[in-house]
Amino acid sequence: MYSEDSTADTEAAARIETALPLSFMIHQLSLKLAAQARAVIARHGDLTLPHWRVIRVIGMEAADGSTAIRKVLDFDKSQFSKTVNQLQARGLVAIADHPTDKRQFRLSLTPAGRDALDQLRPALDARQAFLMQALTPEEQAVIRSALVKLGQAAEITDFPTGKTP
Amino acid sequence: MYSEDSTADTEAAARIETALPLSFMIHQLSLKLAAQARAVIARHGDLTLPHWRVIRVIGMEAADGSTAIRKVLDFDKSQFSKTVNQLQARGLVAIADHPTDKRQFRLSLTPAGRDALDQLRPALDARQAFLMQALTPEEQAVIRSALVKLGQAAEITDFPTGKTP
DNA sequence: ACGATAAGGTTGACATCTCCACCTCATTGA
DNA sequence: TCAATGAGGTGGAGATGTCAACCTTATCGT
Repeated sequence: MYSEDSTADTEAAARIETALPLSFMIHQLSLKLAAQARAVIARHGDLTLPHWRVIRVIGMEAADGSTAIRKVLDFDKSQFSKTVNQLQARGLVAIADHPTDKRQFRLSLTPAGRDALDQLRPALDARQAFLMQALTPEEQAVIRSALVKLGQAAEITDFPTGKTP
Repeated sequence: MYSEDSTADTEAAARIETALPLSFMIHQLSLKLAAQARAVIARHGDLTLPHWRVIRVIGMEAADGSTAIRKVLDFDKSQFSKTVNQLQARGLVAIADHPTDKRQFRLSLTPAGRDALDQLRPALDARQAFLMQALTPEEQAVIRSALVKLGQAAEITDFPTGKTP
């Protein structure tokens, strides 16, 4: 049996990777993490990735307004609407009227939804710990603030450049 | 005029965000960076984001085998196939036989492809510089290695956990 | 040599994400 | 009070990403 990859191409890829822009690296990391999360979820339950994300945040019980939850996840409002309605149809999430804003809802987990969360959370928390463990203490200390700063910088579309029309 | 967001929900979102798993943060950052890149590309050309990524790497001229380029980008081979064929149809990329492997191709930019690259690269390089500038020197020093390590950790699907069946 | 195994590419089905138009409700300011 | 503006949610179209089946070609072990 030969190696997992054809070595020459993989080496060439590794060489180039060190010169790639940060945005490429983050995109690729995001794809890998999504694939890993799907693999874990598939082993311990049958949720899709966006379903899991929504349930995870509702389960934190730090907010219940639909808008607050949607903004935490940075979901597109269209996709969020569809995902939440699918979760309601599957009986995992309950939708109630919002006390002060008639446009939005209050979201909460049904008992079945909490079961799904409890079933998946240990594995995904272990994964989270595993990811952090892969970093040095110094990297662990700065990674979150770095990602937050990049997120803020990513929201600016007219940054300093000599060519913006 | 009132503020950009309804403040209460946004504040709640910000409060929760600090407790989100790393994988959520990276996913959201990736979405924001993609949106920013699309905005910049739309101002300076008419490529799609995957088209741009492929052209950017071919233009580095560090490799020309289709497999090497595909692995650098970590594209799914299906998506890569479709994207490259679209680029060829638009006359931006040339496809030639690979010298030693009849399964793959050699990829290169046509003059039109190089024009597209030259037209977009200044703006996107400026963006890259802007992103790095948002980080402290310490963060700049460790961010790449941290992302690489996370990428490696993300490729492992059976990490230590007490519940894997 | 030669069969077994696996990589590379293509295709089609499907999931996820983005964008736009539309409607309702909330907030602002005159 | 009320018109203007903007936020929240829905639905649909299209882009992007994922996955599985298939064929061809390359590599491995015998």
